[in-house]
Amino acid sequence: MQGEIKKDMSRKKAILRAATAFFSQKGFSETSMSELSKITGVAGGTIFYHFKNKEELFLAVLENVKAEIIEEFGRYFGEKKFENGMEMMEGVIFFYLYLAGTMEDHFLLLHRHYPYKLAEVNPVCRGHLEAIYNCLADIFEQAILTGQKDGSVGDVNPRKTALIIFSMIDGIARFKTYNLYDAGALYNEILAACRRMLCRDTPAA
Amino acid sequence: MQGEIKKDMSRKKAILRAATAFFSQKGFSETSMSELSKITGVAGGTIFYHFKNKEELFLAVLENVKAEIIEEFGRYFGEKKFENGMEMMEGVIFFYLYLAGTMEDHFLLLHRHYPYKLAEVNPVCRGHLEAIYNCLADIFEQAILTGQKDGSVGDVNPRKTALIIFSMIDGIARFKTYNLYDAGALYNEILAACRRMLCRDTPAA
DNA sequence: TCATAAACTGACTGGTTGCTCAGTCAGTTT
DNA sequence: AAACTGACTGAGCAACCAGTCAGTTTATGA
Repeated sequence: MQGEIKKDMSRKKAILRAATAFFSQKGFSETSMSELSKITGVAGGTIFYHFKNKEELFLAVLENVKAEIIEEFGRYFGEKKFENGMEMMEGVIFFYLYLAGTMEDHFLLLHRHYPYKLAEVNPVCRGHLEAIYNCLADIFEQAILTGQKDGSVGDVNPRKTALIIFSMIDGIARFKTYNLYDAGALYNEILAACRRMLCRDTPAA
Repeated sequence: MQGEIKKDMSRKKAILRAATAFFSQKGFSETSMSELSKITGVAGGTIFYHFKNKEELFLAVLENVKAEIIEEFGRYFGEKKFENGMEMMEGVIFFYLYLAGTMEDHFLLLHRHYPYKLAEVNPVCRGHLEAIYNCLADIFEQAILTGQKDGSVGDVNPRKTALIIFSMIDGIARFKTYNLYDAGALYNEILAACRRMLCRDTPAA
């Protein structure tokens, strides 16, 4: 039984993994199920045996993306400890840009249009997206709240400022994947800008 | 003759206008040429008489988007005068978010994936995108440079900081179109964050 | 050993796609 | 009036699409 599950899982997971890459890199409608079956070495009907249609396959991919992103952030902030809120914010920014590089497909999918369009009519899809964005926004907010307690962050609206910084970092990550300009070259400037934005008061000159 | 040209132009422009809306709202591959011909009340072949294929039609749309965005910014900054660089930056941010609302289709198109994917293999497409982004980044940079001359903006790297603020504003505009959260509710906080980011020094407490 | 179920197959279907092309026709030039 | 032009038409085409299903293989539990 364990063996069977494993074999089942390996097929199903192979399809899921290939679908993640395809949906991310080519988009939903440009991804063809027959191409997907060809690349996974599986008959056309097998995909429809595991996932009842293309949209359900997409939702399964999105659910997996959600789980892995949230898990990665959970692991990082479970291990890592920070001196104060401002340092935590720097850690969040670093890790976000780092993940956008290592889990490129996951973030590419979130930078596409299809998930948000589907979310308008599909509550499951909307749920996944909200879970991801709430998790991320919460982390940014947590850094600000921590900083306000320990004095490293000034008096700003925590939630709104978190959303603004999140937009900024996500925008940078998005531009990077489009090769418009490089996030790496801006990294130090980003941290400096954030520090100025959040610091209690700016050092003179 | 004038009449005939006018008739030609109205058809071609009708196709272009409909294509802009479709490519923006539905994406490239979800937009069908036959649907486009139906909505413009034109025979299927007519579109291919004016534009040799779907990709060329898209490029014509993008060129038009480029021209209109650059024109709008040119008009605004041709008329409006600012007290200093910081005020100009606030004007840029206001106008960007305002345009993203009134010219929704144009910005929606730029928030899609297809243009950037096409740009990788099509120099004409790449040229249009670079023209748009250079124009926008230049305006943000100009505000910073002006502010540094008149003393309203502190000592930051002008180009890099311009790109960071641009990413931030564009990210906000993008999230707004996805209905993830509202840019309007963040507007005051955005301006405050920018002021803190750029100010020579922060007033105490 | 065998019955049952689960996993898998690939030919098939009805529908859509971007695009072509032979031909129509109003208007202009010769 | 003959010759020509260029905008426009719509039937038609090959390629491809998501999804189905009758049938085969494989694994499991008794």
